[in-house]
Amino acid sequence: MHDELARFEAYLRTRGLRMTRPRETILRTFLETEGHLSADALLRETRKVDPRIGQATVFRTIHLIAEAGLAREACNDEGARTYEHLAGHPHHDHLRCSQCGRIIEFCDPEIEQRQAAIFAQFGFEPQGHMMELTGVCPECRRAMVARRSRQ
Amino acid sequence: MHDELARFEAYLRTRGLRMTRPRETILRTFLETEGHLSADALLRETRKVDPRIGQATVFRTIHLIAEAGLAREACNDEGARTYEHLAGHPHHDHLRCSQCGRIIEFCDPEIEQRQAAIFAQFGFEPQGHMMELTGVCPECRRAMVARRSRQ
DNA sequence: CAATAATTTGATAATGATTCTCATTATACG
DNA sequence: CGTATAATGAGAATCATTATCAAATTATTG
Repeated sequence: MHDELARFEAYLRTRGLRMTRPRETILRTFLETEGHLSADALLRETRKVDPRIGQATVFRTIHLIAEAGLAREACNDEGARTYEHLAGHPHHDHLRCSQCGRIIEFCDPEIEQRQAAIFAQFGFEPQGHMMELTGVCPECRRAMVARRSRQ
Repeated sequence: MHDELARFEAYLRTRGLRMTRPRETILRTFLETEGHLSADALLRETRKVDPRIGQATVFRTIHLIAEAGLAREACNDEGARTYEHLAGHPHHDHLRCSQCGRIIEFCDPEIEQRQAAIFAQFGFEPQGHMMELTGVCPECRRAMVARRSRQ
């Protein structure tokens, strides 16, 4: 936690920016969440701590947090951006159910290894990656079968 | 091409919908594009063929095309959805340069195999997947080094 | 082919997420 | 302190996307 705050402050400094109270509040709040969070959800959470914080500031700050490498950006079904902090889990991929939307996180060393090989093959300097497998989870498969047989 | 048109029409029929002239124009135009296309870009292309086609129709239609399994949906940096048709290339993954934005497509059989294993491990019925590696391409790396040494 | 029912269309308005503007406030630093 | 600079919050503006609705198109049926 302190580690992340320090890293964020360091990043801000490299860009001539300042660590302020709202930024700290937003980052602390963000770090306490789990999973994938829209900017709007983060705004609501942050306002529980300090209701004066503005929407624009949350958007600006979560963007900075992502730039600093403390969060990963993604996109939910509704086309809104979501953020997930990387504290604690250095890396993982996603397995998403297209029916109920739940997300299982996993990490596969073999895949990681192949990815590194691909970066090398094309002469890229690696920065990150995201992988999302989409399918139907066991519960929803059962539900679908049940519904079909009822008809 | 005809194959895709037929598949789309078949899909529409299963949903009680109709293959119309605008839908056909949009799908044909879409199939002629390459790479990742926003709905807005598709609108512009389509209007070169038939300027009367409305924006709403393009949004509605590209959505249907994706549902029919003929296109894959993604998200660009600006948060807009993009579409890529699957005719010809049944599947591939992306290697994107964070500096210049260009995208290299690749396919790694070993990764595909591991993905199948992961679906099985969690009891998911596979539907699809997307993987995007982000890094800096060789050209941009050179450009960055050059810039740094000039300073 | 005419009549009817259903779906689709395009224009426009509405929405929702994100970004911009700007006057005010907070922060850093000599 | 005092000055310069950056950050803030409120609200306006923008952008992609969706909803609304009357008019047009398409399918179906007699």
